[in-house]
Amino acid sequence: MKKLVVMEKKKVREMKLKVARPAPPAEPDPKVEALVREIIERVADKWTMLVLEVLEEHGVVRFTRLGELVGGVSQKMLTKTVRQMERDGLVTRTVHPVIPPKVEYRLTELGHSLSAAFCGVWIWVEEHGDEIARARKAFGEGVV
Amino acid sequence: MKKLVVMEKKKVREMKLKVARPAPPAEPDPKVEALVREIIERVADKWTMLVLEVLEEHGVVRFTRLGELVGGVSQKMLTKTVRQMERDGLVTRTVHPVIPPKVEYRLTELGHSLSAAFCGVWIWVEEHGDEIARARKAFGEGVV
DNA sequence: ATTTATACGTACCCAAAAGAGAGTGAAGAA
DNA sequence: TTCTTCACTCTCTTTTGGGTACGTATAAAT
Repeated sequence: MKKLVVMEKKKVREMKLKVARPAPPAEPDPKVEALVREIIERVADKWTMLVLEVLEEHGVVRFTRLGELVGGVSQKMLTKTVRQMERDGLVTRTVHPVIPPKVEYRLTELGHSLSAAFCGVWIWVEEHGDEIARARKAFGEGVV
Repeated sequence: MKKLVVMEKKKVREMKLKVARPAPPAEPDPKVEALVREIIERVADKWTMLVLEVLEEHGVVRFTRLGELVGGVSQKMLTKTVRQMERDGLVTRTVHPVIPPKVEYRLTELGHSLSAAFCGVWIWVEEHGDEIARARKAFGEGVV
């Protein structure tokens, strides 16, 4: 237990860092802040954004077709994403009890409104995408 | 090589799936589509969004302070995020060669414009956050 | 003179998440 | 009878993320 004595000061420094970290006095209401944070972490996800976009554009879509339209998504992640979105009230999931199974997804009102909120981001990407491409070239694109 | 004959039909089915998957005939231009996709994957990241927001709100911020304001981010992820953003031309990184090191981050014009594009999302979250909370309760909140 | 605190990282290790691919089940077609 | 379809689910491997430690080099404190 002598080691503990030796590292006492280092420990103290680390502990101060840890204590200081979780106190961001940015917004007045910490409850709202936490909720906003949680939802941002949920919706700021590439699969969620892409699914939202596909459903906005195509209306009612079945599982496999949804995967094709999104492109490059594994079934596992697609399932997880739409389940989360269903839970959050962004999509409805309609199961038709037929034998090749048939499950249809569509946006709720809430989902449509979120899609509209993301509209600005899509426009920004289309307008400024080439600027990012140029910035990367200028930066020296060796590192990925 | 006899095995190949045995699994012929399964293989064919898999190959059809694989071929069908990467052909989403959504937008007319596949080059634009690919670029948009790549940038969406880059900016639809929670740390990027949060860093963007903090810099928009606070202007010039140093590394450690940025971590505090973002909250809950590891140094590794913060470094990675700001490096990516620098590479994409969203932030500038100014290193002052003093001895307790001093590195300042600030948004570029491009960064400000992206922040503005995300504004709609932030507003949406503030307006509809409680609806998501209610949807989760209604769904049966056992599963996380 | 020695020790310490500081600011911004990098390096390493382990846990968690994501991706790949095969398996499942039940009706209907070939 | 065998095969096909759809929407998953399960398992295995790879990638990513978080935590901790370490490295500077000077100014300040002791």
